[in-house]
Amino acid sequence: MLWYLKNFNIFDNFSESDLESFTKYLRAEEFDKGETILIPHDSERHVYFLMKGKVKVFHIDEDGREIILVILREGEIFGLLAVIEEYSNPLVVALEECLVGYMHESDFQNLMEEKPELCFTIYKYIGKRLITIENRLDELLFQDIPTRLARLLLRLSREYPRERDCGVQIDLRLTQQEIADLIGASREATSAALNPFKRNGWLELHQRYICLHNSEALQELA
DNA sequence: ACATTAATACGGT
DNA sequence: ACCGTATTAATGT
Repeated sequence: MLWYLKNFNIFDNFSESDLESFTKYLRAEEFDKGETILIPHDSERHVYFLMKGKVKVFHIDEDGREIILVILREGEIFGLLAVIEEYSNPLVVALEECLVGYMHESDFQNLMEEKPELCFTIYKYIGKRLITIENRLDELLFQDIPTRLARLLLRLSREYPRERDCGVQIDLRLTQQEIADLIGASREATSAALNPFKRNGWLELHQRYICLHNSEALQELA
């Protein structure tokens, strides 16, 4: 447990004993791909620590479409905004096998009171998340679908790179539906935008992992 | 919406 | 564990 916590940037300037006290309140649970980790209005409020794996955080609109806010990986935190009553929490679903640590919101609050640096760290962390979502907002509103797709792929290849001899592979096994949910497009439009990229040899799919062969061309489009 | 293809689950060995 | 096949999921148009 302690070993996992050391991977959290948030705890960079925390001592071993600080983390030790942290683990006292922390429980862990494993989730399979596709399992729901957090549903909105969960009566038991917790703060979640993603120790292993990747999750998608999303809302479902009135027509049942998913809108993915962000994909998180090991070392990231979620469920923090559950403290705000008015906020309708998003859903969190595992994209692959995950190990998730969690603690009661009240315990987390106590820890923040004991360690004011933690408050500041969390404040910065939430601010960063807000900025990334704000940045994506104007993109979604003003760009066409191929541009949005190109930008998404470039961003994901930067955030989740896996180097291969043929190019940079995005280390996420997303379906076209999930890609569509990330760029606010229909699945069909996403497929139609993706295929020209493939035909031009800008990217390739190996076992559903997207591998960028020509980032420059995508860059130009974006 | 439908036809095609890819991925997974299942059962037998 | 491996293979072939049935079933389901993802994709292309």
